[in-house]
Amino acid sequence: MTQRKSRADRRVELIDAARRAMIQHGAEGVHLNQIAEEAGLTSGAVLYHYPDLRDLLIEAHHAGMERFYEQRVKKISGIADPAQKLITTIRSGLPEGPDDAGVRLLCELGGAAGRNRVYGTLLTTLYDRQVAMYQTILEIGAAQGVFKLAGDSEQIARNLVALEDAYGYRIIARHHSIGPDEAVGLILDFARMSTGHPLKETPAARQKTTRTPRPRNGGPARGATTTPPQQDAS
Amino acid sequence: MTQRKSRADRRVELIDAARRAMIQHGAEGVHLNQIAEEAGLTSGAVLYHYPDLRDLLIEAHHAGMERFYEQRVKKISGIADPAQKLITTIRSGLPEGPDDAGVRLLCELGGAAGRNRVYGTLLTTLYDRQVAMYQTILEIGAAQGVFKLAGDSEQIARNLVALEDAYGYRIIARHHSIGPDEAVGLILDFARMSTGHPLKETPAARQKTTRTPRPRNGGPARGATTTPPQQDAS
DNA sequence: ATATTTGTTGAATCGTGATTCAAATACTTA
DNA sequence: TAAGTATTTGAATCACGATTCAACAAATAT
Repeated sequence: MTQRKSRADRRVELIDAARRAMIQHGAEGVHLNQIAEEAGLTSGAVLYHYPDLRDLLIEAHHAGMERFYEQRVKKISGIADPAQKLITTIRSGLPEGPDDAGVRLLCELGGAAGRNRVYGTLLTTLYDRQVAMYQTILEIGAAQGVFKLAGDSEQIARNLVALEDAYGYRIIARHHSIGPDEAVGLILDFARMSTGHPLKETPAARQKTTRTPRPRNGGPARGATTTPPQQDAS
Repeated sequence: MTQRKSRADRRVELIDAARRAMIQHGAEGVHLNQIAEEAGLTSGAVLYHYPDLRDLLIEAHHAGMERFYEQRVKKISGIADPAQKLITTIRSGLPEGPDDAGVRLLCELGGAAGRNRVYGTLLTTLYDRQVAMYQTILEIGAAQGVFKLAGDSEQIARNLVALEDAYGYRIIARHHSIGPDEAVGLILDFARMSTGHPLKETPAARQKTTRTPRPRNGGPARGATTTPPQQDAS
């Protein structure tokens, strides 16, 4: 039998297993068994902790967003210069590549949000928080005289987050000529116009990209996370 | 027995039925029976025309994009003034509201594009076409001296489409304070900076919003297209 | 130690959707 | 009109995922 775990521990594990399973099979296409396998358990055990699967999925999405947001906050926490802070923030909002797990999950949600109110709210809330984050950076920069905002800070912040989101989708969809670097460049073009600041990317800023050395999911080895396990009906 | 149709006619009908079914149940969550019902047929008949469901779904997505793109082109076809053309184009790229069928379908695809190469390509191609469309408008405007572009036309065009896309998602997700009008406003803020043109929205431009009087799907009456038929597991 | 609670399994059951196909029906052609 | 072909149905079958639950094992309490 698989190592027994306390209720709380197991729930945390399950949330992460669900997160991984959804990334592979789609937010709406995941099956209970896939989540169970990812957690190294049987479907019965999963049901024991989450009698209603939807609750688990929602918690998993919630956790994914929280993780995504916290990572961004953490990454800019030590930066004082508003310009560097802005640049770093922009990069941290984009996927590292087409297989970036965090952003993949968020993209999964986009479509479902139109049909599922909970998901819509979740996504909307994240958007608003990100806008607030940018707005703060912009306001501080303006207060320090570093930025000369070309408009309302909220308006600029909203557009910044919107651009991030959209390029995230492009990168995930494997656009041939838009990768993380190109996306940063495009968003920076807008940021320069909006702040009146040259926003030069320092080599250091690029290093910051290192999100997590390797997702390294604890579950049993399945097919690669990339393309092979792809056949995906629909 | 349901009215017999020629092979070609039936295929067109099925593509549309699939489109409608996907909007209601998700691009990946649709079931054969739902498509059949939407078309007023039995599952067997659907399989007769499309032995592999995936082909039908891909064709349906393709058709949806084509329709979306053609509508946009058509809407700006008669407009001579670059500024009005730009404004109209921006509005035509946004959903009319959270239930806009065309955009809903596109949003559905966003998540799947990460797992399905065909969908990724489809979406990427649409993006590129839209960029080209904007680029043409920008270039013509610049050539006529109406616009003073603040950067490369492709860069501006890419950001315009990106903003459209992102706000489309926000509107579909029912953001409390971002509707079509607000989104147009935000995108126009960026467009003004990029073109150096005031881009005043004329009342006429707002009228153009009328996409199709009513989607009026030919199928049997199901639950309302809005929220009621929503329970949607995941 | 023993009893009790908690977490997990594995098999059985149930339900649903996909798939198949012979029969029936509607067109087309001769 | 008769023969032939194309389309659709409806029932049967198949496959698979969700759900249930008795038995079991691991932790905890007594």
